[in-house]
Amino acid sequence: MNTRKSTYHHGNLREVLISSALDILKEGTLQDLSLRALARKAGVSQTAPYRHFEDKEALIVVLMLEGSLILQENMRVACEQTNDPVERLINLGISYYDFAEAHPAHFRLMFGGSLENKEKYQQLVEAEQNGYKIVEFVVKECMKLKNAPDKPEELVRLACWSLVHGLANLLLNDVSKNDIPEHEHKRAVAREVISLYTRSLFEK
Amino acid sequence: MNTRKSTYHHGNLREVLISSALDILKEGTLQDLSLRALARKAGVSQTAPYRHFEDKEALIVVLMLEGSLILQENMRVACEQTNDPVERLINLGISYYDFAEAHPAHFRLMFGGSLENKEKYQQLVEAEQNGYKIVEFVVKECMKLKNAPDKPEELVRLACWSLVHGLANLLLNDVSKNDIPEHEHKRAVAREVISLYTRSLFEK
DNA sequence: ATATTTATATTGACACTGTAAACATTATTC
DNA sequence: GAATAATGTTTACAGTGTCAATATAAATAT
Repeated sequence: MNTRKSTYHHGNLREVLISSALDILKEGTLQDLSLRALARKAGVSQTAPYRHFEDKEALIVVLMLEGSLILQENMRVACEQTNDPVERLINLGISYYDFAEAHPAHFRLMFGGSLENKEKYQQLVEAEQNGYKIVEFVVKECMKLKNAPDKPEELVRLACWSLVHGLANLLLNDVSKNDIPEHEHKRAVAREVISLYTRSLFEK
Repeated sequence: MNTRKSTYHHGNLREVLISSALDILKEGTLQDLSLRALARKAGVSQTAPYRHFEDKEALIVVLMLEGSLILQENMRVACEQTNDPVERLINLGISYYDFAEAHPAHFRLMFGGSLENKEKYQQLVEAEQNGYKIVEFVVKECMKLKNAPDKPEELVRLACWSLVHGLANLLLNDVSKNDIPEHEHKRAVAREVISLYTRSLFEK
């Protein structure tokens, strides 16, 4: 008789699918991700995943949502490290970079235009906005400083976000290896760049 | 008798494939691009495209290369508009944004991590480096200014590029619509942001 | 505890994809 | 004009997303 319980039900399929999807997306693109291959790897029939995700896109959306929550949490923690507005903004930027470095698959899904119609998924939009509120608040505090640039707040916010976002993208995709001497210190470079730009904005 | 010449050979297939691929990628993702569909649209058999592209990736590479050349040309023109180093750097940044706006499909392919192994395609790497040399030169000139930041040149270069790259990404994917009041003036916003950051770097 | 409902998995099917091999037609070149 | 190269077609195979019908096990109600 079988000492293991029956194997008909996997018992953990949803989680296993999610995590092995991530494994693939760490190194590969969306084209390399196939529900059928995931099912095989999990030792389950080809259509079993459909009991857990309406379709392939639904799995991707779950990953994006997961990423949004991680990023948000990271940003929140980063903000708690200091009370100085500019320091805080810098920390916030670094946490953004750190997230990209630590969760490249999530990051690419979230910001790589993987989805045709993001707006279709209300939850996603909300999660994004929640994260955005953090940025909004931190920049607002910086704008109160006496040396803050005399420009509309949205503009400054967009500038800060663009820098960090672009930096994360470039470093993540190794586009900019010309600019980075030792491969080891990507993060240190990120910190320097963010700090440089942020300070020249708010500390004249 | 047939006034058109025989229809067995399409005569223009390569170009037609490229341009209808672009059409699809303008609104869709790589997953929506299928060689077979392209063939159908061109009124040609399913495997005809393989006479012009070794595989699907090869078509993508061609598009990326095309994009690289366009971007390069745009950047070159932008540099010729002025002799002032900072102005020139700003112009360079705007041309980068303009390229993303005018050629979104190209841009996404080039910087969206569409390719597993960019290094595999020598031509691509070279084209990228050529474009990069422009940035290198322009930043170098700015670094000679007396108010230039006292930081390694590569770092400053990475900062400038990150800003522009992130900005183009965010605006292109409409991630940042919170920050942009009227939908019309995306480009004006881009110019402001680039100008703001660049000037605070080099004009203290 | 047994019966019923619900969650989860399977099999089989269909239309689509990338791409290889063998063959056909036209253009080009000698 | 014949040989060759370029470009196209047909056929075939394995992989994919996803639907419908069915089976099994777990959870719940009786």
